[in-house]
Amino acid sequence: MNYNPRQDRTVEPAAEIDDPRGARAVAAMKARAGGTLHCFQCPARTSDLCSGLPDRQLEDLFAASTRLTLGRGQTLVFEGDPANHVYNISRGTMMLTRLGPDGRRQILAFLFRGHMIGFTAETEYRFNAEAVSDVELCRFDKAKLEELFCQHAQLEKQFRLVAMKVIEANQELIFTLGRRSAVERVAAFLLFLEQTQEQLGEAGKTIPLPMTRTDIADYLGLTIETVSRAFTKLKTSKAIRLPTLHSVEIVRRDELADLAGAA
Amino acid sequence: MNYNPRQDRTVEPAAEIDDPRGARAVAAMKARAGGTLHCFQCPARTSDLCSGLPDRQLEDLFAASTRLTLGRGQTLVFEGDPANHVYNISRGTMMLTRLGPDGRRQILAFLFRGHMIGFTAETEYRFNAEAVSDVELCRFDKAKLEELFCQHAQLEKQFRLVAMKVIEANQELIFTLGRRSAVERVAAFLLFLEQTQEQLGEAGKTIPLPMTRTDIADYLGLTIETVSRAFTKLKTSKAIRLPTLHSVEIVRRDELADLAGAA
DNA sequence: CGTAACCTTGAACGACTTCAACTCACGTGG
DNA sequence: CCACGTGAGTTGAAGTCGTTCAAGGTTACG
Repeated sequence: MNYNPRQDRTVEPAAEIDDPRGARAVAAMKARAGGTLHCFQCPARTSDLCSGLPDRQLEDLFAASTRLTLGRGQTLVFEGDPANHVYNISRGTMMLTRLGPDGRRQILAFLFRGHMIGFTAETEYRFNAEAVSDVELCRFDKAKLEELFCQHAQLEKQFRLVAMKVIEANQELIFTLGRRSAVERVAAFLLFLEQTQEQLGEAGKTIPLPMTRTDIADYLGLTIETVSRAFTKLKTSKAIRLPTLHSVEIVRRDELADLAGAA
Repeated sequence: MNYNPRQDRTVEPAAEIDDPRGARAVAAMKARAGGTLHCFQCPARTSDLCSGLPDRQLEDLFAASTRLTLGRGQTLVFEGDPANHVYNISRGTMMLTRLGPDGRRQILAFLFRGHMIGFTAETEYRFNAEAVSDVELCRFDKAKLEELFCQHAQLEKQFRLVAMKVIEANQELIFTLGRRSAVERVAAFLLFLEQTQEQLGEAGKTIPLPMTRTDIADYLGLTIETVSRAFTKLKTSKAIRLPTLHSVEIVRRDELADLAGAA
C-alpha cells in the first residue's frame, strides 16, 4: 500500500544559497527597495518568534540576521547538512521533507510566514527544507541565537512557545495519518490551510494551494491519484469549489469539519 | 480504511489523582521507604530535564515537586483538563492518546523513565495520558516551573533540548505512519523500543513490551489483527523471537533495520 | 503555440480491515 | 486442584479502500 518509490527527485545544489555572501542572497537583498529590510518592516514582524519582543531585543535580533530568497522548488537545507543556521520565513511557503532510502517521501510540515526552520538538538539537520513557492527568509546563526537566548529571557520563552506549537501541529498530523481515511485527510488538510490563512491575517473566501497534488499526497500519506479523487469527491458533494488548480473555496465548512472529525 | 470505532474505552476518573493532597498520592509517598524520595535518589535523575543541573537547582526543582503513583490502565490527564501541571516519569511506561469523536484512538507517544508529560502552550491538555504499566511520577506545578525557568537559565535550556527531541520523535512517527507498510511499522517500532531500552541503560537481550497489541496497533495506525500478523511474520522469518507475549528478542537486527529502512 | 509537467479518470490489483472462530494465559471460586 | 470464565492474542476468509498501471486532459511557461 504505502510504498511510493520516487525516482524523479531532482534537487538542485544549494551551496550558494547557504552562503551568507553568496551572489543570490546579496542580489535578493539589493533587489528590495531601500536595500536591507529591517525587522521593523518585516512581514513576519508578528511571528511567534519576533512578536512580543521589545524594540531593543529586536534590534539585537536584526543584527544577527541575514536575508535571503529562494525560488520555488529550491532546497534550503539537505538532510545531513550541519545544523548551523535557523531560518524564519518572512514570505512564501516552505516544506520539510524526509526521504526514505528507496525514495519514499514524507512531508513533515508545511511552513508559512512567521514559522521557523532548523532549530534542532542535533548537529545535523534531519530533514530537507524546500521552497514550495518563492520564499523570503531571515537567517540566523544558531550559535549567535543561543547567545541571544541567554541575554534575553523573553526570546527564549517565545521560542519555547513556538516549539510547543510545532509539537501540537505534529500531533495533529499523527492523528490524521494514523486514523483518518483519504477523504477525511484531505478535508482536514483544507481546514488546516484555512486556519493558517486566518492566523496570517489573510482571511478571504479562497484559500491558496501553493503546493502540488504530489506534495499534498506526500504530506497526507496518500498517492496523488487518491488525493485527486478526494478533491473530486468533495467538489462533487459541493463541500468545496476549486476556482483554479491552486486555490480552494470552502463552501460548506460544516461538512468538511464533519468529515475531518472534531479532533 | 482506517476507522476503528472503539466502544470499550472505560477510563476511570482521575480526580483524586490530580489532587496534590489526595489520599492516593499521599499513600504512595508514605509507601516509599524513608518517606519522600529526594531528587538525588530519583531513578530519573539522569533524565533530560534533571540531568546537567547543579545540586542547587535540583534542590529548587525538588521543592516544587510532588510524587505520585499510578496503577496500570489509570489515566493521569484527560483531554480538556486544565494544563496546570507537568509530570516527569521516574518509573514505568505511559502513553499519550487522542480520541476521535467516534472513538478512533491514536497513540501519540509512548513515554518512559525520564520523559516529560504535559508541557503545552495551551491552557488545556490536548491529549490523554494513561499508564501502560505501574508508574511513578514527579509532578510540578506549571506556574512554579515557569518561575524556575526564569531563575535558572540552564533549566530552560535543558527543556528546549527535551522539546527538540520530542519533535524529532514525532517526525519519525509521522514518517512511519505516512510511508511504511504494516510489517515495516512493526519492525521500526521494535527497533525504537530497543533504542529506548539502551538509552535507559537497560541493555539486555530481551526487550519488554509493556503495552498490549491494541496499544501497538493504535500507535502504528493499524488494527490489532494486522499487528499480530506482522509479529507472526517477523517470528516466522526468524528476525525476532517472542519469549513471552510481552517481551521480544531481536535475533536479526539487520533484517529489521532493512525492513524499517535506514530512515 | 507547443511542449512538458501536472492533474484527472478508469480498471485491475493488493494490502489492510472486518468479521468470525479459535487458542492461550491467568485468576477465581467451587 | 481443577473447572470455568474472561480478556488478550492468533488465525482464517471475505470485503473494502487505496494503490498501481494506463490513458487522456489541462495548465503553465518558454
